Amino acid sequence: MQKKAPKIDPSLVADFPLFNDMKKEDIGDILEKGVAKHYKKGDRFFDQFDEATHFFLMLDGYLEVSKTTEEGSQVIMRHFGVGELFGVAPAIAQKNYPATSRALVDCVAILWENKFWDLFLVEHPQFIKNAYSAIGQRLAQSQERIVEMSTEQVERRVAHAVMRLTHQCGVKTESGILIDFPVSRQDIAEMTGTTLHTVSRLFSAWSTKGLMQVGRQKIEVLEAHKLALLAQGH
Amino acid sequence: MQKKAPKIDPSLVADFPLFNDMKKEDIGDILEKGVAKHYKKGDRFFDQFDEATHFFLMLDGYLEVSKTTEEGSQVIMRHFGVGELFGVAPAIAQKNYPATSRALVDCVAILWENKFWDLFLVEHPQFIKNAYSAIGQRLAQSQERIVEMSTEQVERRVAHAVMRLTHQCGVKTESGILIDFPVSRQDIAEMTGTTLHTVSRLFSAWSTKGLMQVGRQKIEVLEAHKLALLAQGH
DNA sequence: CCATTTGTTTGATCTAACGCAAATAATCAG
DNA sequence: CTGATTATTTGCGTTAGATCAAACAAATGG
Repeated sequence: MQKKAPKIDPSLVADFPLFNDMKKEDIGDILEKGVAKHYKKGDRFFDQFDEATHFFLMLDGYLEVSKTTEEGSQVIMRHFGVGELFGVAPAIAQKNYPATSRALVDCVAILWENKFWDLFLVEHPQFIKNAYSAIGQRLAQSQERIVEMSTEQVERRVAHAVMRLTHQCGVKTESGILIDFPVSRQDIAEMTGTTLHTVSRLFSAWSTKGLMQVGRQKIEVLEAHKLALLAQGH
Repeated sequence: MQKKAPKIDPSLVADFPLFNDMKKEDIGDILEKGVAKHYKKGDRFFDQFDEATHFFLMLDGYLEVSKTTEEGSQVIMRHFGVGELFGVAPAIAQKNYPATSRALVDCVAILWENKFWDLFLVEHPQFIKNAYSAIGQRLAQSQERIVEMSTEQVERRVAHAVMRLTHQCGVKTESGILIDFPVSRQDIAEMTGTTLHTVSRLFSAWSTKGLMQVGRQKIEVLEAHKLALLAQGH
């Protein structure tokens, strides 16, 4: 399921925002303390309620973080891609992971044991600062999403979700922007608090308008500008 | 609008979770760097989009933090009471406040200039740790609320919101738990993504069931246990 | 005290979106 | 290649909750 990867070269990660304003040697020191692992598509990095023992940095691939309610509904909280820190429970004094994280494609990630957070706090404060900056952005995004859920109706929310996916996980093609991993209608529903049926209907409509091109677990946005207008409520 | 308050005695705040595991002298040093101010009911501590220049600690009173959308809808993000740190944009590298904070009753708060965050990081790391722990809980709560908005229908969400209010800002009376500041039906609607009409209908129903006693901007929960059951979906 | 403003209640529609159902299409496993 | 599984589409009836409307009640301010 997981095997060690060769040592990571600092220059491969130096341009991640997480390592902003840091010297190569500091980056190297941090990388040395972690362990790189491969994860196959579908593997879980950690499960909701697991004791939080590590924090992670994605080197290659995409993952989704989701929460499951007592009644069994799943809500996809967000996606992470290359260069992003995740599973940062130790950074905010949470004993357990609040959600499950799952590899959407084959991935490579570095994991550090919790104790290194406190060490880096002393030895590499810039790293910690960069990390908290990212965490702050996530808090802000969470709150934006609460506003969205409170005030916008389904079509706008779905448009927003697709836009976010294109920004975070999109690759340019000749015709538009393609989401780089399989996304089902159900997934989109779980990102927006609606049903797969409603998503399917919206996608059909947008598809006939030429706004996007959809397939089985495939989304390609053709006219991002028009989608943005929808997200803004036009 | 605001005037300086007398110097704060460390022993008054030592039992705030924010000062856990800290020596009196460290607490005193931190308090000295801040300025205590009075705020009248309705005063704003800061406005959405303002440049974030200070962070705050509530010494007495309650405040609400709310966001306004481009279309003019308001969403109440959360409430803060005595002992809670708020306006922590500097802690998470946010240049501007993402929301507006408003005093719900006459308040006393300490404010520190941004620069002291970095100073405390070095001189009082335990304070910073405690603060990030609180911020982490808020991130977790935000995400819980997203799940709630995605999966629960209005009655449960409103029940949750009222429960949260009783926990955060409730005072015991002979008959039950009273929310300690004026809350309108509209306020509850803005906390749950619904309309004041729906909240009014729910409150009427719950009131006749003897679950709560309501008045103009007044909520008193009589049977917290039954409300909790509603919040859990029964 | 009266006039005005602000908050609340409740009834009567209306509709966005859900839930159900059934058909179709793509993928997978043997 | 074939049957089973999983994802998607689309139609149709239902409903939770919004919207509209009007009356009422409490607070406020001159």
